[in-house]
Amino acid sequence: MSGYAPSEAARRSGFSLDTLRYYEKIGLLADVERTAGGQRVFTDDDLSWLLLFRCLRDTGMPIAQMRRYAQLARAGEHTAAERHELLHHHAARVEEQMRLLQRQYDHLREKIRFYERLPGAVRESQIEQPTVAAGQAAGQVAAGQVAAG
Amino acid sequence: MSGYAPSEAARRSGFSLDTLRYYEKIGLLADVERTAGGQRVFTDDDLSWLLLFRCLRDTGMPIAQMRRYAQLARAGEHTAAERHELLHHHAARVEEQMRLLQRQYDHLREKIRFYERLPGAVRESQIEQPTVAAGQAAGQVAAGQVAAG
DNA sequence: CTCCAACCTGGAGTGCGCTCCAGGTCAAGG
DNA sequence: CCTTGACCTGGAGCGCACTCCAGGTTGGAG
Repeated sequence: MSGYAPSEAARRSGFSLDTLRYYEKIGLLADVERTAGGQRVFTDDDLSWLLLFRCLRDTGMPIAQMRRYAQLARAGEHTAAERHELLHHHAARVEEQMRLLQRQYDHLREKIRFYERLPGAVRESQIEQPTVAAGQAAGQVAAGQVAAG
Repeated sequence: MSGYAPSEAARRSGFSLDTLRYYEKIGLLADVERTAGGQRVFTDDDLSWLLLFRCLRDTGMPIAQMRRYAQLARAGEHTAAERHELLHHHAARVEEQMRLLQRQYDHLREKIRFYERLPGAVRESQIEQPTVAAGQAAGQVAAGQVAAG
């Protein structure tokens, strides 16, 4: 099952057509095959690269680094150690990112609870988010809530 | 304990001085107090706003939305419902973001395992990351690993 | 009083990652 | 053959969130 039209590759990877062309132009994706008429044909290989790029982008890797990775991979087997290292470091950054995101998410949820404890807040919140213990709309504003309401 | 110098506010919030000025300029932070000579003095209130902005930025909220939130808050108590809604929707987006990040992190870890199973990969990986079951450097390349090495 | 680091302003510039455009070409259905 | 929608190229433009700059002012230590 090889040979995807540009639109199909875009659909499967989640990148736009322009982005696919851009990635090729800057040397992320090398040597994409063409039809006699010059239109791109993406292989399964290209697709697996795109899925990797999708992963790396979604986890915040800058394009310059993805490019380095791709160039190492093309340079041959002997760069495996460096590629491993690159991914390994990236994973560490992602872990840090996840921790930060979790922390700030908790902060956010606390802020939201402040609104849910506000008198008069018993409306759609009850409908849209019935998870958090419903039924206490006490008129007590959380202490320590200075401003930034 | 009120009245922080700009540099102190920057340190505590994690924003640069330029960013603090920028946030004031675009109307995120309103009416920051000044000394007679015109230098900014940040209050505890300002600080708690900044920490909220830090939270929202770290979780990917665009500045335009933070601005809307801040303007609602300044408009008075009667906007509490809308502010709640705004944060609530944002929280949902953050949850989605966390799920995606986790998924792609898993993908990344699988990729890394591919390198760790490569023969000859028994080096620093053993030292830097002793967590994942050490001791299997079998010479078997994972099946299905087409390219994007 | 002097010094100098920290601060001020308005406005221009930057880096990233696309995204859009004009003006053509290709290829499959009818 | 003709049409039409998907595709091609090079290059300009964009949106975001800052970041930097020049040229001047402030204010606390010595």
